[in-house]
Amino acid sequence: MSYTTATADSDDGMHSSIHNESPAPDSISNGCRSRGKRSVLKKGPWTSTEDGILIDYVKKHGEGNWNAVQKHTSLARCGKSCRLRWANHLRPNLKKGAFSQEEEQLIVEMHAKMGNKWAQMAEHLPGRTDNEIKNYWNTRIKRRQRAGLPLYPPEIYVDDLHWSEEYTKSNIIRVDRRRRHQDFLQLGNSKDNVLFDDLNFAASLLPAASDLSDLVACNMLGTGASSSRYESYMPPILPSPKQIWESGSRFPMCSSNIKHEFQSPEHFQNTAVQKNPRSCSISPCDVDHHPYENQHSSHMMMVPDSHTVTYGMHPTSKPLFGAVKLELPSFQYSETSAFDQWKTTPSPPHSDLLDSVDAYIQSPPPSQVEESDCFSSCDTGLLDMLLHEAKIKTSAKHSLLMSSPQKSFSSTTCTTNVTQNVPRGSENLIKSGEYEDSQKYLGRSEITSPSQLSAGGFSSGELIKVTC
DNA sequence: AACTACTTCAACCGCACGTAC
DNA sequence: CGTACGTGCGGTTGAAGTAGT
Repeated sequence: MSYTTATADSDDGMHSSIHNESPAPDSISNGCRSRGKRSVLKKGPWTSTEDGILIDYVKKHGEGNWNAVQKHTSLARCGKSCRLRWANHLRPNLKKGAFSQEEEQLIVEMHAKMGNKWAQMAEHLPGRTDNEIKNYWNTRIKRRQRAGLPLYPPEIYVDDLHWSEEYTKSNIIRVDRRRRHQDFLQLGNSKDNVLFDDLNFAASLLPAASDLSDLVACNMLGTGASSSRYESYMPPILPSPKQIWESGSRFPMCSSNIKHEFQSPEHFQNTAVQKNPRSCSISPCDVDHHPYENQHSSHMMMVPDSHTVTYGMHPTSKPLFGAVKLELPSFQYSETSAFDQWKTTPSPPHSDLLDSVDAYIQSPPPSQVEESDCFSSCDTGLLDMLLHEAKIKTSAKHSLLMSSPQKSFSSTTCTTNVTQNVPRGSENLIKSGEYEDSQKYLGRSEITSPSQLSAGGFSSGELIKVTC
């Protein structure tokens, strides 16, 4: 980064730097348009003098029109930089210091609902900025990752839902992208209402839809995924159309509707997906395929950047039932390539699941990475996922006894390992005493044995939540 | 005290969106 | 309708600070 070049030009002795790549007037440089009299824009840490200038400017002219700052003042900062400095540090009523417990809990709850919608979260935390929240979250991820804990504590699932309902009821949303921070709690209409339209719409169709977030959250335990720095993508676990259709008797709340409307899993899949190709949320994966075993990460559930699990019903790219992306999407896999891969790549035998997972962990991400704003067609089914989770957990217990650090997975880790990338460092997260501790975080989504799954011995109520 | 490793956080970047012309 | 501009957002980076050895 160019701003790292520290010089002593600062008027108050602080480090600062000059961005000397003088762009031509009206050219775009690093996202800042440098126009008019000044073409050299300062970068790097702000000095108190600069702060004073900016504060004076805002007092006189108000917020906004940030590009005019450099025209009307001696400040050699681009508009974006001014805006950021004001919003994050200079504006009044900013809270500084550590987050309170209440704030932390709210952040966790909101993140469970929204994903990385830092700005929206900031609206619910007066005095806090999106940047602060983002930094807090990233730090939290690392802390919990080190501790071998899931991102979301168990209590979040209940509170989360409660919060969601209140959030929906109050309809507190981002009203206007242009609005100022002090307008936080303003109510109103905007296109963003689609988020709640989605929720309501889904809820109307799916009586237990609101509970889906519960299960989604339950399945977002642990950390994983590797990205440049913070890693961890935690997609919700969703069943394939075939699974939904076939799961009929176990899902009384919705299966009757599904089975009534669709004559076959294929029909269900095709119809549901084709109704809305872009949402393509129902995975066409077949339960006979075990994508987790693909060693090229193709099994990773694709829930790109806060996009919605729509079940092919309602096209939107807003979060719907829960946070779909929990952390930095440094690699998002091509849903098509991934799906194609596990359609064409023969699955290795089940026998060495941990090896498979290990191989997966060590596999580089696919070279082809592309954005997708629909739920991946390579979504692994819930049953698949749980089955493998159970297997892995069973194997992990065994591995722990075998004292093989490289193959020791916490149940938490296992939960995510099978659905996403896992940083190499997390392989050793669990130690003997931590296993039980991590177990409790599995909460209601925990399946204790593969046979329990295959026999359908789990609570139907839980699965209703998933499928509906 | 010196060095290293790790963490935190301010500030950058690219992109997307809305509006004005 | 297309373009330029202003703004906001989410992701990323690296200097500074801190802890450990």
